[in-house]
Amino acid sequence: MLRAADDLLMDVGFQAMTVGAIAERADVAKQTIYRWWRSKVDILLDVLEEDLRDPSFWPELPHHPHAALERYVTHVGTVFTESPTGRVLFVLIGHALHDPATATALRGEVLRPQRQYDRARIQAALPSRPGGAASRHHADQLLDLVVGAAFHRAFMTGRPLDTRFVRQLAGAVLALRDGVPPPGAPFPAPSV
Amino acid sequence: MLRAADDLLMDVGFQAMTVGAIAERADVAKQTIYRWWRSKVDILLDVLEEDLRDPSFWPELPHHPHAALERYVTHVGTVFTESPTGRVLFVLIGHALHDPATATALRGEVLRPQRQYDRARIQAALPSRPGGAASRHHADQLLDLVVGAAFHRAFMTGRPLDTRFVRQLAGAVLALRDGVPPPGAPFPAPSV
Amino acid sequence: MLRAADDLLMDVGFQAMTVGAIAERADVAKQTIYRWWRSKVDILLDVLEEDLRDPSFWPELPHHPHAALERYVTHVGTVFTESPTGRVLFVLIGHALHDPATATALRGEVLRPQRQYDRARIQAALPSRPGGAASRHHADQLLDLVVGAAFHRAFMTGRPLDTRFVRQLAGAVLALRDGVPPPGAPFPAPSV
Amino acid sequence: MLRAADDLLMDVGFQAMTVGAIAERADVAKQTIYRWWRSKVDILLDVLEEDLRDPSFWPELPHHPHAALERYVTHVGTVFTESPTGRVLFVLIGHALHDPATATALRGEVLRPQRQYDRARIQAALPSRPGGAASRHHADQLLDLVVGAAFHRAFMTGRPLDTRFVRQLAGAVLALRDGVPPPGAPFPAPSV
DNA sequence: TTATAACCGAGACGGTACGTCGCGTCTTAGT
DNA sequence: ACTAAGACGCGACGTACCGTCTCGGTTATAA
Repeated sequence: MLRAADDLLMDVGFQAMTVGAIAERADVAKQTIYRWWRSKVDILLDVLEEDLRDPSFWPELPHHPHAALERYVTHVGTVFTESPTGRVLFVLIGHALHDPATATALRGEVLRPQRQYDRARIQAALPSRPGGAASRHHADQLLDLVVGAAFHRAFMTGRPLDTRFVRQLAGAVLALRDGVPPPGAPFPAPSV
Repeated sequence: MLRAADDLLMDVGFQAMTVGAIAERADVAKQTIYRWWRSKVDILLDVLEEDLRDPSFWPELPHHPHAALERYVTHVGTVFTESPTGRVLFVLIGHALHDPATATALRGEVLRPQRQYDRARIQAALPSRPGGAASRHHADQLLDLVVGAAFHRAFMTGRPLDTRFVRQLAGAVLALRDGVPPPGAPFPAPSV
Repeated sequence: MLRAADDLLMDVGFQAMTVGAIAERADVAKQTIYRWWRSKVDILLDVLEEDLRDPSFWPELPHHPHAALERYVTHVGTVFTESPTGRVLFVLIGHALHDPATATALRGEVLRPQRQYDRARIQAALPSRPGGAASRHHADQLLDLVVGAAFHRAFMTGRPLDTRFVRQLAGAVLALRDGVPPPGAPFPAPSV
Repeated sequence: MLRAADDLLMDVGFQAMTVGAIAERADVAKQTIYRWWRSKVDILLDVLEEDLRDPSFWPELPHHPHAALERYVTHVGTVFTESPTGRVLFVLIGHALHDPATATALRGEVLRPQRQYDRARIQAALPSRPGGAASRHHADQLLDLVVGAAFHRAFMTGRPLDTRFVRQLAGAVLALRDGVPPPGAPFPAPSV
């Protein structure tokens, strides 16, 4: 059923992804869907959780800090702009902007756990100083900037998160971490 | 009628802001609304344009670069989290995430003109180098980072864009501009 | 729409005469039906009222008392067993036996007015005594017996109200009126 | 389970007497009900059969013909208007008016056997002529008229089958049997 | 000064999806 | 083997809005 919802979302969009259509595609009665989820948004929350829980979804990060960060940003960009998972995430954020209850659920069930996972990976890959892991605080700061910029570019502008964007963004935040001038152009290209 | 739509949005939320309800609140027939707008989303686009076009909406920026940026970020934060205008903007972004046509209209009618306006103000306030205005490119880069981070914090986390956040964010992007270590903690506090 | 409901009732029966089906057959939206009637039973009440209000529905009664009564009973029998109107009436009585509200509505909107009409016709056709019209009381008594017996035979037994039945029933109640022995066999044939 | 169905019918009416509710009230699984009956109508048929089979249900009839008939009519009236048994019977007749299969079952399993029983009692109580039992034919005729009138008054009018009604009805049909004028007013009072 | 047209309120309408209810069938554990 | 528990496919329910469509009634101009 999760699969049916996901497929429908990709095929016909959110508005046309009615509960009845999901039921038909999944060869299931509408009531059966309502027995397990309270709305189609709840279904998408489960789709997203399942996608994100899959360990194979996450690439292994290189040991070198700069390469690790670029790898991470690249992956975030790909997910945002090219994967069904990103589509689901965007739709859910869209609905959360209409409905505070969805916002609470999305943060509690998806964004918060995901942040914990990401933070741990970043801490492991990016030592705060030679020989030590990054502090929780530093990792969070870095993620906020990176995810904020990536989201902004992908959502607000619809422009691709291409290699140039990734390199500049990674360079900028690493420079901030190290307190040195960023290499080359300091920021990603203008977006809107 | 724009006013009725705005009020309803604040009072009952986007889902309950039906065209019929707007008509009733504005003491107008439904058909009259459809004569002027194609959907309730179109109405909100007009509400937003009208809000943003009002010059009194925008604070004057100090001449000192650092103070100007903090003032700008503070204002963006206030609009995002506390104003009806921000609520309308968020709802429209939410709808744009469901419907590409809305996304196109939102970018073309609101985001792009707004970016031009913001860019000009930032260029005027933040000289790229002593004695000159900031280049268009630099201003855009800076705005992308600032708006991305502010949006991320306000939407994705629901946490307030408080003074500490504003100061750290402004400090970080100025440091990037100048190629110097950011003062104190380099980034805003972790958010999710 | 009344016509659509009636046709459907005859074609597919009461259970399958859903509101959706009526709407489809009448080329009308379901909501339009609910705008005017509260249930399919209410529709049938209107169908019945309209049928019964039609003056051409009622045969003219001969002046001779005995012939008039036989004519009346024959007509009641035909309506009960062979007409769409009778089918509607039976279905409504059936529903009234499930639901007191329907019973009240059926009596108030159909049975009571109909009785007034029938009573007037019987009074005109059957003088209580030579030279005078039948009293309201006598006419009612007669109708109760006649309609009771006809309904019982048609509903409870499903047997036809044939000529023999009609003649015996008319003869019996007239004999009661006149205080004389009924001609031939006194009652209709056994029925269950 | 029959008891649970009967109780529910009296408490909440026919529509709300769902199979699920019966199962819950009888502390039984729904499937267990379907193992023994094909529908809730079948259950009611069994309830009715069981009620009517109970010999204590039937009053002993006096030997005097007139008193016997009044006693019988009184009992029929009480059953129709005041007993759970009458309620079940009415509901089943109601359903039979919607569904021919129910009508067939009701006649075959309840009405016909019941008529045999009643006929025998009437034949025993009402000699056709001095010294002999009533013929089967006469007893049936009498029962048709009596039951028809009682049913009509109870169902179609909702008025009580009171003492005056009973006395007049019994008097009228006995007068018909004997070919003499009925005592006093010949028919029951007008009913609709 | 009247006629005539444009616009408006009111709200019925054909549709689509909603979320709920009850049906009768089925599968699963537990006696 | 039979039970309770209850999920399931199915289909109808009655409701909410959608966007379209007549209607009269009132301005607002043109004859």
